[in-house]
Amino acid sequence: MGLSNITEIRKREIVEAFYQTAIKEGLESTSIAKIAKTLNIQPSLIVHYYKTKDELITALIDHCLELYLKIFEKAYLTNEDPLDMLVSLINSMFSKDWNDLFDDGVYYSAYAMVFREPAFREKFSKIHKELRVKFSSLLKDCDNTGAINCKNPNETANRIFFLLDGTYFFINMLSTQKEQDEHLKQSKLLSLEMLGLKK
Amino acid sequence: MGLSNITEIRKREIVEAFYQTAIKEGLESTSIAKIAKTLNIQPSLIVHYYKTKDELITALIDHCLELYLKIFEKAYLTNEDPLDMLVSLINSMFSKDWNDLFDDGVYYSAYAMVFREPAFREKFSKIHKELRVKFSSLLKDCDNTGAINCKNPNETANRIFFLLDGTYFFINMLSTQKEQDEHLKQSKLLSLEMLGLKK
DNA sequence: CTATTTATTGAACAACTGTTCAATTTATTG
DNA sequence: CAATAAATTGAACAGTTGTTCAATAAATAG
Repeated sequence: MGLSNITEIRKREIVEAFYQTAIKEGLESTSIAKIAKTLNIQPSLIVHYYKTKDELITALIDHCLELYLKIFEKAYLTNEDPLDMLVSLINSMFSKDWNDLFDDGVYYSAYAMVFREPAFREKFSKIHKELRVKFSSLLKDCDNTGAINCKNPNETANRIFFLLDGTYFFINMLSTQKEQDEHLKQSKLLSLEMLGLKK
Repeated sequence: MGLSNITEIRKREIVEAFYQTAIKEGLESTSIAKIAKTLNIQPSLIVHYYKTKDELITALIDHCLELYLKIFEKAYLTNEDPLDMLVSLINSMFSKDWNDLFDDGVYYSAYAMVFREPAFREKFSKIHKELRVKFSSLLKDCDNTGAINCKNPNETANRIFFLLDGTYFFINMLSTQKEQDEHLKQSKLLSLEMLGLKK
């Protein structure tokens, strides 16, 4: 029955091109035509796979989540003990690893869209929550083994993520790399303190 | 010699219309034509006052700073003692007063532009810094009167603003008003704790 | 080989983009 | 009133926007 189904591959290719173009041009000024040019295809082919531009943006936010989840996987795969996983994860989160995962400009543009389009808000919050829940479940594991004392894992996870959000918004307002590194270090310490892991 | 100089009034009017249109349509998709329509004037008149769209955006960021500075003025005018000023300011910052001052969507869109256009980064960081410096100087006053013990006012001001940035980014990812209010309350307490003002 | 289905093209659409510029209106000054 | 200078208009520019649609190319199934 017709061509082999390469739909999913193409869709992925388009989202990736969307992301790459958005890094250079900005999310809101990345047009379907520009994405098409990046891939050397016709704009109508993109519309064939994503009926509207909003569908395309939604797919990009999903793409973003996948990238962040990889950091969790990495911490899980390279460690056996829950506490080691947690420490490894905190180290990743408060470091360039995390910040370089997804382009800042694209990320904050997508976040800004949340205030105009309820569908985007839902999508974006869902991602944010999924990461918090995953973190919370790791905290619970650590509490069970007695590695940390955490009565309310959900609450604690929220606090860590609020520090994380603040950190990355804030450091981009600092002018020197040295100031940025110093602040990143300080907020990591604050997180470890909150978890009762200060050395 | 010619018409009376209403240049400044018109420029202000245009920026205000830009802001109002951006709230509804989004910052990046607010065109000169749309602003003109809001004011019932010709697009070319806007270009007459702001040669490029970038100039217009820069003016909008300045407009934003003015609004935030008003909260400081208010705290200064309604109090005499530095400590009262500080407490009043913290209360404003971690409340709807602060959040409602400038539209979130427009604010984060402007922030996102920072990563593509160095001129915007400079402008935006300058505003952010100006607020921190103002806050820092109030901390110094409080330290001088002995109301608080603050060895490094700049450092402390930075930490409070980092909490503030995190708070407002984070609460928009929470789904219920109750959760949002609770987090706002918690981060205000954390700030007061940092200042040694926990009751 | 043929029929079917999907992938892809290419042209077209009206609407909108940021800018430019000459012409006109308006108010103030001498 | 006449001269001047700024405020404002209105038309035009080439390029881009998101979408639509019929035509064509390509691959697979019977």
